[in-house]
Amino acid sequence: MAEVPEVEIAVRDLRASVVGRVIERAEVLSPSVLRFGTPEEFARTIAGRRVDGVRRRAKWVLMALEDDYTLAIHFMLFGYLRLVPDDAPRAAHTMLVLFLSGEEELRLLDRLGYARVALAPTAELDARLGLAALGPEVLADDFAPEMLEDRLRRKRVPIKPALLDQHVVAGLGNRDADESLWRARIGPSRPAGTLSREEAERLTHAMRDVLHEGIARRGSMRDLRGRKGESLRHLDVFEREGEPCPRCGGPVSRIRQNGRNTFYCPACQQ
DNA sequence: CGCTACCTGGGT
DNA sequence: ACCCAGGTAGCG
Repeated sequence: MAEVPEVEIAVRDLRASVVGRVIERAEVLSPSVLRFGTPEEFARTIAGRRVDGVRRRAKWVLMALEDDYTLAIHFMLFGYLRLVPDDAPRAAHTMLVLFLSGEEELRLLDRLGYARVALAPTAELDARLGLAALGPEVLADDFAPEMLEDRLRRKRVPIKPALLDQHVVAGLGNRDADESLWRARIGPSRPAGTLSREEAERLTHAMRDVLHEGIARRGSMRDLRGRKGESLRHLDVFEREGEPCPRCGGPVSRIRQNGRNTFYCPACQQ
């Protein structure tokens, strides 16, 4: 499943293997993959455009195309991309196929069908996806504890759901939020605005470390070429209910927050 | 702000 | 035969 490390891996791999190539044509197999517009319009607009660059904003993959168009891709829970020879057999849950120069296809797959793409002139796309309203990137070079404190100030919602809101800070998913709070020794139910300066510093470092380590391990999913990442083997609390906390040995707990699982150590996270 | 819908397949 | 899923938009 896709959190920021997995999205970042996809971005880096695309940058290495797709930039400079031309999207010759597209086939929309599942019209619901389009955030807006029709399959015909999508196919017509994208055909013949060269890929100029690839970047990430929150959990969006943003592919800059020729003439100031951008293709945005969101994996949601289960979506992923594969770059394959154009004669490779097609999986049933393939939602979108981009035919690239060089007899390869970039395919977007998702067994749940939640993944989404959007194609528009870059300025228009930013507005339609509300990219400007997203919070600062946790992985940005200049992200700092004061920025985190500023974004959480006066919020009374529990810190965990606050961290998941990409409009507060952009970069954490459910797994990485749990792992970050565990490392920073902060309880997931703490009202967001009550973190001390020192806690904001610990949390900032924890978030950045968790994301960097996830990327270094190439995420938890298979990548563009189908190679497996190894992140799942290095989790301290996520999906480890009842197992000993690696720091204090007490059992890891699970609670529900806004309908989502939270894993944490009640003994050493305050 | 919290809840639900979105939807399929893998786990129990 | 049930759940349940690492995300988000949209609703009340």
